Amino acid sequence: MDMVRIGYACVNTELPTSSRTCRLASATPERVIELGRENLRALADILRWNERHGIAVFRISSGIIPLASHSVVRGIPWAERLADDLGAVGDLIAASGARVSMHPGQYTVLNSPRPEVVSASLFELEYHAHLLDALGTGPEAKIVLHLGGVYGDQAASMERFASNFARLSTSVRSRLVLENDEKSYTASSILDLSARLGVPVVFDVFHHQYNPSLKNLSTRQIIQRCGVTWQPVDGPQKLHYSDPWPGKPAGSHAQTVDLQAFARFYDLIAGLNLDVMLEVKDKQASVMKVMAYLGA
DNA sequence: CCGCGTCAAGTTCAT
DNA sequence: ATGAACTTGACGCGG
Repeated sequence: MDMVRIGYACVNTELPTSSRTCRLASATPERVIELGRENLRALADILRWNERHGIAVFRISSGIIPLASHSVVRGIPWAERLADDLGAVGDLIAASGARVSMHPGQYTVLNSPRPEVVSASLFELEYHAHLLDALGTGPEAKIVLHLGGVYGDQAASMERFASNFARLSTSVRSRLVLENDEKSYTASSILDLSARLGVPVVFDVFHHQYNPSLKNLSTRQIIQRCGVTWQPVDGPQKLHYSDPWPGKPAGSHAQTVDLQAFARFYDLIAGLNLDVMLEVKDKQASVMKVMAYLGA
């Protein structure tokens, strides 16, 4: 049993697309249900592929139910209509022991000063939890979120996050984990809020390089400090890893993993129990590359 | 049928 | 001002 498991996000580039969607203007109930069905079947294909290739960690795309949190789509009873396909995916997750998670997009900003942005974010987070609930997963199936904006006052913005967090359902609160970002909120800030809310911390190695903190600690020590925020019910500690894309603006993810750099990182986490999410453009190919390299 | 402009939504930073 | 970055390219109009 491996201590470190490695996974990828949303798309398997060897399989047909998993993300059918539609325009808001064409989002009729029948259309959304049909696209959701196709997306769930494609997700089942990915999970079977993962199991065959020994990949246990996977991030489910937020777009499974297109436009799910939008007011036009919100009332559509997709969980009932798609119960069979949701059950099939849930069975695959349970049978394969896959660790799944989700990661809402850049538009989910729980600490915005704008009430309509917060409201949309609450709906979006509830949709993520609803989907993970419908798949029969427990609180180890995490929803990874960035803290949000700063708006010129970081302390007040963290305060707003805390008060809006309290408005979330038990399901979202049991699944939510906070990630450091490359511009505003350092691992140190995230750990502060984590201590207050009792929410685990996903350490993103790449973001930490651009937006460092806790400079008296080694990277390994920071990872261990984040590890303390994970309780047994949360599942193994999760961590994000990626490389920069040379020549592209800071923050953009590389086409493929750099094996040399990953090997150095792997030495640094030796002996820790981690689920590592690889954020690279070539997805499963990089995971296979790394697993082959480590197995060799 | 194919090319390509556009798509629900926020915030920040670099040019 | 504009574009690009972030979890993910696909939809669908016009020729």
